[in-house]
Amino acid sequence: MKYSKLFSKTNKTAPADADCINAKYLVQGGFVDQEMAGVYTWLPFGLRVLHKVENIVREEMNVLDAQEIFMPCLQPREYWETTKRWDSVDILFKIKSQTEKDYALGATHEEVVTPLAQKFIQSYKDLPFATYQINTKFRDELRAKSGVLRGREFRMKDMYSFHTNLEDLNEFYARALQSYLKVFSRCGLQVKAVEASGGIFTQNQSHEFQALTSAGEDLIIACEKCEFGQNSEVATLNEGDKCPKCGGVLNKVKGIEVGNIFNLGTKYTDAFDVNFTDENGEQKKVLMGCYGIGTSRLVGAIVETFSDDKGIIWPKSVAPFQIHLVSLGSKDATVVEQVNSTASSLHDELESAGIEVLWDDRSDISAGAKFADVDLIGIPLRLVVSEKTLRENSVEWKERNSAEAKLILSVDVIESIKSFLRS
RNA sequence: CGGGCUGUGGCGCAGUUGGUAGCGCGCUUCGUUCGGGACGAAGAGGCCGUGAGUUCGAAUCUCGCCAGCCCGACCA
Repeated sequence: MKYSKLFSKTNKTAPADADCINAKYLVQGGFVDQEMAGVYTWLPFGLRVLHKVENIVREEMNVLDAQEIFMPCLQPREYWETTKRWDSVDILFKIKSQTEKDYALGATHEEVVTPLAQKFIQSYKDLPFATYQINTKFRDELRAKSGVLRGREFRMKDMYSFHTNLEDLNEFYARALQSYLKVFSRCGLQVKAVEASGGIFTQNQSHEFQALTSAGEDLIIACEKCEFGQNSEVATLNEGDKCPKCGGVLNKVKGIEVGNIFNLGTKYTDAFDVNFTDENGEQKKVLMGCYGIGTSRLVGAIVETFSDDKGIIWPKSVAPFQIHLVSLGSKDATVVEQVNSTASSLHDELESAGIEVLWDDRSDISAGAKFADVDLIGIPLRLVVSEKTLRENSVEWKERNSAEAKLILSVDVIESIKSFLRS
């Protein structure tokens, strides 16, 4: 992609009202645009990152044999009355049609997925199964804040599993927990699965996934050695106590909640009366679990975790592009032509090799301005083609998380890139 | 929803005791530059958040409303 064709732009000055790193750099770098408090447009750069994160999530859910669907955000009041959540869930957006019918905007999808599953569950032979979607959620938060970390409209992957018995639910729950840890580690994050309260979802077992970063809002009592952790909301232990699992010291740390999983039991299948016929011909209640990952929040958590004073430093797995190619100008028109044709053929060669490249081909801007944009946007690898590199038959190579630049012979560039991207 | 701060070109800001709006960045054109946000010249762009009031006259004073942000309560 050529930078000069991009309609969205970076900004030299950070927004004045940014309260945290993700709000600052995502807006300044042209990843998102704020429409109102807690509501953002995802611009080309930002959407590429969001899609990468969501594809990682999608791949890992597919490994669990969960099947992707897409459910409506517009939901009838009756479903929410059935679960007695129409009045009790205060963050629910409620709207009226022209004919005065009441609807909810989906804050979560138990009210849709449970009656949906009912239509397909008759016998124990239809179970177990899991289904998920990646969709927009609406929550009427009293106070939206912290950039994309707490919005009123946000992206979320939500998965629901259906089982004949508790052992089976527990087994899937445990596998989902491991999948979640894999998703977060593929996004480059250090995440702990901590015991938590079920909130509006359930009184049963639940885990939160906390990305450990000083920018976090949640306080976690976490073992410094093993995976053990508890949300301080429900913690029975204190800082300095010994870990009940491994004996290590417990610390109080901050985290951003990027996911959660709940054992729902029969809460929703009771409400909608979802039964199956077992091997003995008896009617039994279906058991459910639900599993969420805030994908737009996850993007924010990644920015909070990986940045410096110049901008974002994306992990390779979620960067908007793999390569940021920069061509520099010269006073000599012939050199400019050579630089541009070299950069252009490198750009085409990379794209045809399936490597995502952003080429800053702008001719009316200084080298310094281009480099500042590279740092702000945070693509892992910068390549420069200029009069200098042309003389050496080389391309300059600089990684975003390193201060050093080196020259690579042009003939070796593609291979070097491929091995860099594999590492 | 309580308490506070702030609304002035795309972004960041200034605007004195009320007299009809300015700076930096960005943008356009021309020329010069060409490896860490270049320089000169000439331009374009604003119902000063919004409504009412006070006044000969309001960006400026008064009141209401709206929006953004912060603290709190609440929450993925």
